[in-house]
Amino acid sequence: MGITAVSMRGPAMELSELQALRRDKADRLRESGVDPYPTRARRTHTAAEAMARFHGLEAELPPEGEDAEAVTIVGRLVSRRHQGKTIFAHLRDGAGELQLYARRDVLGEEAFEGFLKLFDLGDFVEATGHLFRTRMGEVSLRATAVAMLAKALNAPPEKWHGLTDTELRYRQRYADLLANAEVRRVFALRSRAITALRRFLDERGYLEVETPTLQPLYGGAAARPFTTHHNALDQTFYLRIADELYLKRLLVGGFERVYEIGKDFRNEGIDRNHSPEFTMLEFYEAYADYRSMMETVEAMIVQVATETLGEPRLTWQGREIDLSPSWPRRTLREAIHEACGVDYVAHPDQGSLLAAARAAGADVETGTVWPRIVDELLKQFVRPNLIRPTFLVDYPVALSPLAKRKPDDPTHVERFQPYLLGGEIGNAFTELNDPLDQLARFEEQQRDRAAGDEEAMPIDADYVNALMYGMPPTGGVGIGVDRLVMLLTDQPSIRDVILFPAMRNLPAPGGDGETAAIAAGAVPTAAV
RNA sequence: GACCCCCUAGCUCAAUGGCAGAGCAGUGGACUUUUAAUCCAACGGUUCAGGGUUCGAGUCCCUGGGGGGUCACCA
Repeated sequence: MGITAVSMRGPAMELSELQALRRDKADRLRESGVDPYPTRARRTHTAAEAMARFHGLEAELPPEGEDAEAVTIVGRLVSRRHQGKTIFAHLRDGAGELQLYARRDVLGEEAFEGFLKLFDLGDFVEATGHLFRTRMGEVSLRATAVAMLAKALNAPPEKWHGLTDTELRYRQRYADLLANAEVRRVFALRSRAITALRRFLDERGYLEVETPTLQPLYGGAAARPFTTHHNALDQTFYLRIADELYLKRLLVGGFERVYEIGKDFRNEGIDRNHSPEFTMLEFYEAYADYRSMMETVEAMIVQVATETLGEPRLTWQGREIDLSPSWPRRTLREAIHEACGVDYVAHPDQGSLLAAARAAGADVETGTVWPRIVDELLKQFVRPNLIRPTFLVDYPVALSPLAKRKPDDPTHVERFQPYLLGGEIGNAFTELNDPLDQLARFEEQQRDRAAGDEEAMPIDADYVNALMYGMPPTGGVGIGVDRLVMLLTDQPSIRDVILFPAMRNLPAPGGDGETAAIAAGAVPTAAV
């Protein structure tokens, strides 16, 4: 679509008809000595504060009286209704809206005409006046002065339907946010949820730390990484796929409770539940194990839901669930057996398990390795039915190279995953702290890797070395923050809880993709 | 990566293969308590791009682009 690179110093940029009209209005303001982009505003009250002030004052006022003292509010002009010698309009600031009532005889002819002719929907405006209540009952500001704070050249999206085009909403999130209050609510709630996660861990004595995003070796999960290159070091780096191995090094160092909230990156497909960069919370606690960590996770989810939604329950896509403890604990083996009749322990080899899985109706490809078949059984038969919060516990060792074996069953590890509404929101285990067992597990991964499993973990010798200094018995948890936020905000896609989801570059006419990315602020359908 | 669906005015949407339209926004006008204000008038188009079929294509076919969905992949 009609996009060209934008340059402030280059040839005049082409504005659309509507944009040019608004630019002309800005020029007319300048000609009359008014800066359409002044440096400062003089706000005395937010919309909400003004509203509260009037409510506190109203009892003292005569009927239809107005506040004797002037207030100044600021905000975006979001509606305007002109009626002869009066104008009604709304200013919206960060937290609320307030109606303006402008009268030609109060504002003065010049200011009134200016407000009508030179101000547009979307402009940032400052208004001074006295608060009163209209006949229709709305607290409003009888304006004695209005001033331009920032002229908008783009018209805001349609007032009734907002911005609904999915692509435009993601590419121009700023327009989505300014047009759709629900979207602002989602991201405000996301922020509060993350604050609640931090508070929960801080209250329990966890130390928030930061570990490398650029890593010389990736690990801690089974995933393909993004690869990059550091020029000065002339060395390959990977964007981290997990925080895990660095956080556990900190337990070796003597910290007993650490956590990190940050971005992980995985070079894989994009869908409703997967984004190439996503926010992960990982926390580790010395002298804890996966059982105590289950209790911690329950308490954490309840606290976050209560702080963000007001109660330990949520509704997602029409289904309501109660988050109150205690959530059922079911072994993976039982859950699979109950769901499809296959006991994977009775089928310890690939061929036998494959046959059993297919007999149960599973769709599994012929070459699938044993642990992956178990995973398929989980996905196809168990997961869709885990609506109420549930912990699946005790996974086969082959699925979990960083988790500690069960003392009474070395074929399984002490691991759990919390499931909610048919999706997994985390992963946790009693951490493997035996350096030689860890090395053996890495070597096993290496064999898988050699056999063509691109997602098998590489051997991290430095991590094994760290474990050789001794790591206390430890419980560790990873929570997919975006997925948790999806549930809390009732959003169907991970893109709806990520402000700027990854998108393919728009094609650049006569240029390359980079140019299009730089000019992507342009309205796709307008030549800018 | 495969399949399905979508792409029309700044935005939200119409248009049996037969003159590209409406609402909102914007422009001009009427209107001194409106709130999806109302009324009058004029304006606004590379129908994603390119090719093809046809007397005639927004519509049918092909190729490409972007997006969404399903699947595949996916601690």
